[in-house]
Amino acid sequence: MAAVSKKKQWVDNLVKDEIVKTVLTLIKNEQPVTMDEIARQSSVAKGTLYNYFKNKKALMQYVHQTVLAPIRDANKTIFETPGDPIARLHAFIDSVFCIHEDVSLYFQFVQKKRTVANQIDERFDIVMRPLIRFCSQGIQGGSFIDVDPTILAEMIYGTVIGSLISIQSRGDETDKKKTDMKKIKEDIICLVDRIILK
Amino acid sequence: MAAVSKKKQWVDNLVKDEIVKTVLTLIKNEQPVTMDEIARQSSVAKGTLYNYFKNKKALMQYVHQTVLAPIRDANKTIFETPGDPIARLHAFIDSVFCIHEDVSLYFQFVQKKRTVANQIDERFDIVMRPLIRFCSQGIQGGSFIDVDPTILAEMIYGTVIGSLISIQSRGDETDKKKTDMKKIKEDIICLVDRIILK
Amino acid sequence: MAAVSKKKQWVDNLVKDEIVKTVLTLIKNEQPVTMDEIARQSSVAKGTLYNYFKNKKALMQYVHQTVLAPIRDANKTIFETPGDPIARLHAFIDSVFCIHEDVSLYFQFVQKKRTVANQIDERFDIVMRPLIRFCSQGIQGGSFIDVDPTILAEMIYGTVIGSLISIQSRGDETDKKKTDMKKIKEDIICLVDRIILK
Amino acid sequence: MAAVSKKKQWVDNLVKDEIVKTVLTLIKNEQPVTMDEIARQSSVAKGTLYNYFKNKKALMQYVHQTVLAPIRDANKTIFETPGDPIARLHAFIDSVFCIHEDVSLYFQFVQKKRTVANQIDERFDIVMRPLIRFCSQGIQGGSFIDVDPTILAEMIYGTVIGSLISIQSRGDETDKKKTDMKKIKEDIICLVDRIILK
DNA sequence: AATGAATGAGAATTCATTCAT
DNA sequence: CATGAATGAATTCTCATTCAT
Repeated sequence: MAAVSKKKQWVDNLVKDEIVKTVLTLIKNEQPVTMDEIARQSSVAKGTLYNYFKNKKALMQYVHQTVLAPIRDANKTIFETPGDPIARLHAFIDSVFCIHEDVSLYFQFVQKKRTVANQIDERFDIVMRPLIRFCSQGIQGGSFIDVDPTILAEMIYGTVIGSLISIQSRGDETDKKKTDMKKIKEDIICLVDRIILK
Repeated sequence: MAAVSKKKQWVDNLVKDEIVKTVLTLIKNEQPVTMDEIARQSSVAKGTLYNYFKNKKALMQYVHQTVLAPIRDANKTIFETPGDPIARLHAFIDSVFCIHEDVSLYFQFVQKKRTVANQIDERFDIVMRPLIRFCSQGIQGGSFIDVDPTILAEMIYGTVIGSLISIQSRGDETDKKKTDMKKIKEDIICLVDRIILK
Repeated sequence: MAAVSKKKQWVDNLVKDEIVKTVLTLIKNEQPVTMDEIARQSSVAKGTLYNYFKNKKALMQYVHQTVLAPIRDANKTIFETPGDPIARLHAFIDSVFCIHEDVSLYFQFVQKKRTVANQIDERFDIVMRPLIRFCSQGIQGGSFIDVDPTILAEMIYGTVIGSLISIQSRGDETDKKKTDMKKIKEDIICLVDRIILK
Repeated sequence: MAAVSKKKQWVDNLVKDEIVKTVLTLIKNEQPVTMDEIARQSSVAKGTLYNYFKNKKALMQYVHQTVLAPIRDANKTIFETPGDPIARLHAFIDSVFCIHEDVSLYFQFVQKKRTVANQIDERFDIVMRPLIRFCSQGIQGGSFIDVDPTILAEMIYGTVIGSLISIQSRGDETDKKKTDMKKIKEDIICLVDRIILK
């Protein structure tokens, strides 16, 4: 019984993943995201989609959550475990660079059908809220410069994530990008350290 | 003839303004932005909309341009006229604070129906491109710290505009906001100066 | 202005009548009553139906009301105006025979998509409720035999309307029907008088 | 082999009965009667339904027949065995009162999903056809008044069954109902006798 | 020019039926 | 035999666009 359920679960996720992939592809290619097209490109029947998701809204929410999960998890770990503020800040920058393809994908996703209103809410929940709290702690602990923690957080966000997205979409040749990335990361860390440390 | 044309132009703009207002209201109220509804709330016939705009896309673009114009203009003046980099940077921050209601409106607008993809493109055209060029000049002129100008620009954008939007939506009482704003602006300027100046 | 509104109203009703006719035809021919088919046979576009009716349910309700109106009106007049009970009872039988084509059409309509539950409710509202009240008055006035008024009313309903529908669907040749009808009506009146009068 | 077949038959009927029960429950609760739901509430797999019934239509017909069988049988016995017409008429009334819960169930069933067209056909097959034939015999035998036998039958049907259903749904308190029923039955018999006997 | 009724392509959703396991 | 995931035809509804008045 448990084995059957396990297997079913496994296939279930396989199909759902395929659907997520299809939706992201459609979004990337600027094709309209219709149930017909999702079904066609996922090689399932339209009706099958409704065996996996109650309706289109539920499907799209699943896609959204799936894309966001890794980002949310990474930040949670970094910001909600104790330790040296500076080390954790650097860990945050590291993590952003590690998942920068996900971040890109995420933005390419959110860039389309979802509205900016939602994006701002999510940006807040996923990144800003923990980042602001983290800054507050750093300021109280005396490690960070004493300004409004929201401003500090926004500055970090802009410097790290903003830069990354900007550079992602500069569309350099892939070879060059890799070597650039190292330099860019160093620049960013240098800049952040310079601002934040007393 | 010229007079007639003038008058026509004048009425034309009056109607178009009414349409823009209607669209923004619809967006703000989270109502669906259909041609039917635009016509109804603008007290024009649906067919009339097509005398003013080729199709819905053209109408929406007009709305968009109308909202963005003041922001674009402000930035153009600041970044494309010569002068002391530091003074101009402060002017930019001033300008953002001056039009922060427009920025808010703009974001309330873009936050809804328009997609982030567009927002990023526009952010780039309207703010980032001139800001990056401005940073490059500052670096070359020796006034600014020598890092990737894109990163520098992102940092400024995040610190100034990101903070402003964040704080806007913190929803403090209006009275308190005004006095806060002064303090916040000072924090921001202090921070930006500290980072950017050699 | 009033004239325009009048004309619009007139065309409006013309179209709606056409739609009602189409629906009844579809029902009679045992064809599925889909919006596509209603539109096709009414020679309007599918979308046009939605200019006249909010959705399919509203359309079907309109059809229903249209068919029922004459029956409801006839009964109202007869049962809600004072006068000799026996004369009014005969008037009711007359009216049923007069509109028996409508009654037939109504039943041919209701026989299909609508459920019997609804039919019973409507039968009650339109015919039974006034008929029961009428019987109560007749009993109290001493004109009618003293039994449960509901039973009396059911008996009348069965004898008059039941018979009519039964005979309608016996499917005799039309010529013969007419002469029959006279005889049948006489039989019915005779029977009802015999039972009901003290 | 015969034993196996017997057992199979037995299980078969058990399952079918469960399905009938489920369908009636769905109908009573005004839930949509889909194969999915029938399967779920009967604790059988959807595919299994198709081992018992060729398709949905066959399934629904089986349900229908199952519900109708007792009513049909009762009438058959009464109307198709010889004997005194008046005694048999009273036996019919008795039988209707005995199975009035079944009649109710039947109507609660037919009242919902099934269409009136079907109801009328069945009413005809199960009750009216034998009743009309019975009336003809009564008239020819000189026991009953000489009018159109169809009218006579409709009158009896209306008086007996119509009244019963009407009263069923009057929704009195259960205690009172029982005593009422006796009085009502007497009223009905009195009325029917009065009409029908010469 | 202004009007708004008509249009119909396109989207979401339902559900009876099939079939591989 | 039992299972239930997959199927896709059929259906309802939306909305940008056209065009006769």
